[in-house]
Amino acid sequence: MTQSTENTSYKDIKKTVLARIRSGEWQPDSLLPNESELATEFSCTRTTVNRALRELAEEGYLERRRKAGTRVLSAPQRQARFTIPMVRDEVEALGGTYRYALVSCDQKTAPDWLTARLALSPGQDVVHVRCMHYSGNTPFQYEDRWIVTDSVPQVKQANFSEIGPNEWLIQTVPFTNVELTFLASRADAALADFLDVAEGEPVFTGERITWLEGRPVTFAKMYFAAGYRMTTQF
Amino acid sequence: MTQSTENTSYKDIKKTVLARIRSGEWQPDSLLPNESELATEFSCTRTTVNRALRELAEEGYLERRRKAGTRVLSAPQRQARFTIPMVRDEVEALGGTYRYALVSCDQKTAPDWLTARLALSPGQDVVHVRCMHYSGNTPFQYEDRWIVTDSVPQVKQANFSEIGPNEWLIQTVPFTNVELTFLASRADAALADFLDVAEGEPVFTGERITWLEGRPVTFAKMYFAAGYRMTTQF
DNA sequence: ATTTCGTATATGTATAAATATTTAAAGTCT
DNA sequence: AGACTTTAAATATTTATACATATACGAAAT
Repeated sequence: MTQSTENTSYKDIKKTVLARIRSGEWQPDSLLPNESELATEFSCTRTTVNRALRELAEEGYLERRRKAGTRVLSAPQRQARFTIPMVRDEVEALGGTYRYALVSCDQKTAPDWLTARLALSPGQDVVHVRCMHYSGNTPFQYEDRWIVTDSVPQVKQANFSEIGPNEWLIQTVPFTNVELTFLASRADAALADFLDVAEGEPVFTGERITWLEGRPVTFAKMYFAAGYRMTTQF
Repeated sequence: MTQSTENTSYKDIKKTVLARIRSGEWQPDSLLPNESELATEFSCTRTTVNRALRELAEEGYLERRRKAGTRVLSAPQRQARFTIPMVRDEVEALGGTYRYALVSCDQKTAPDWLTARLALSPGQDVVHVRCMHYSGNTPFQYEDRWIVTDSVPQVKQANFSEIGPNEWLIQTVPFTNVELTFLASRADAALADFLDVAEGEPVFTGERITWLEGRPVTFAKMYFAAGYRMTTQF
């Protein structure tokens, strides 16, 4: 009954603007009318137009600069957003039963490559955890993780035989910055055994470095089982 | 001189809220004070608090529901955002000189696997383009692309000998939806030659399906040269 | 005990009106 | 011509206020 015939919500404006870009009415690189003019056109306030355009810029369709105005981006730099789930959730979402197994856990001095990679001081201690994540009895992911003892002193008391280091870390220490890398690597003999693939097979691999206020917390390599695909829609 | 001692911008509020979460003052799963109370505390309007909390929720730190309030997410589902650049830009950003070469371009009936993958009607026509992207004289990416003729009729007149199909598509047809997948695949003999790696080597691979208002536009497989790493920070 | 319904409450959005900030562009002075 | 300064135009943010909308929760009805 109270059906609104107005088209002036910021969402409607977003849709309209996007439609005009897609239809070619507003060509790439061209300047849009300014916020006030659009507010007049849509008979709403500039605030509402502002929100619509701000979000479209955030989504990578527009570029906005004070005084210069708002223009249509020629090559919409749409960003793919991947939600990085915890292994357990990912396995369960795929209908499997999650199982965790510790492979090894040692405290030692950081190897040179890790010292370099994380910009540690020479001789800093780390805890090295290797473990497996299964979906049922099928290997799902092999995890090779290093935790910087100085940044996470509690790790010396941690017991990773029942809980994975990732879940433990999330419950224990916050983080402020993350670097995430994906690549294709080769299964060496050991990894091939863990993941139950032939030696030399391609393995989808993720690397994750986590910092807390500039201090390195952990470096993890995650090797996924054969056939793994990381997908997103947008 | 005019240094503001106020801490009431929405950005300051975001920082403060985040700090309280990190310090444990606001525990995971706990409810935050409501917007009005926070507005009073920060001596600003509810609008400002709203924006701060809305963005923090967007960034994956908070969960908000009407009437239920705002609560701290226990496992912050921080999303990795990858900006997917065009090959040319990526090569140039790495300091290389971009070079493009067409390998083949044919119009044909869509193969069965593609018909299934894109939910085409049996017998629909596609243009199949294969091409290489180089950084200087080093192979950078091998691209294997299929363009649905019915969705992009202009493709029949397109000439891909000078311009890559991706750049052409971006200039020619808009898109509304994208599915992006990454995986590790094995270089077969042909691919190994193109990318100048040994047969059987792991190859970081992207697949991209693009739609325009529900109609499939294009399917592309992108095979990256050895050593490619896709990285993001957040 | 279970369902239905009403209502209060917290977030969501919009308006109107300022002030703040950035910066392109024009003007001024060597 | 080049360097600095001013101006004005656009976006960015905040305030104050109102109304909209979803929904948790409790009361009433079955």
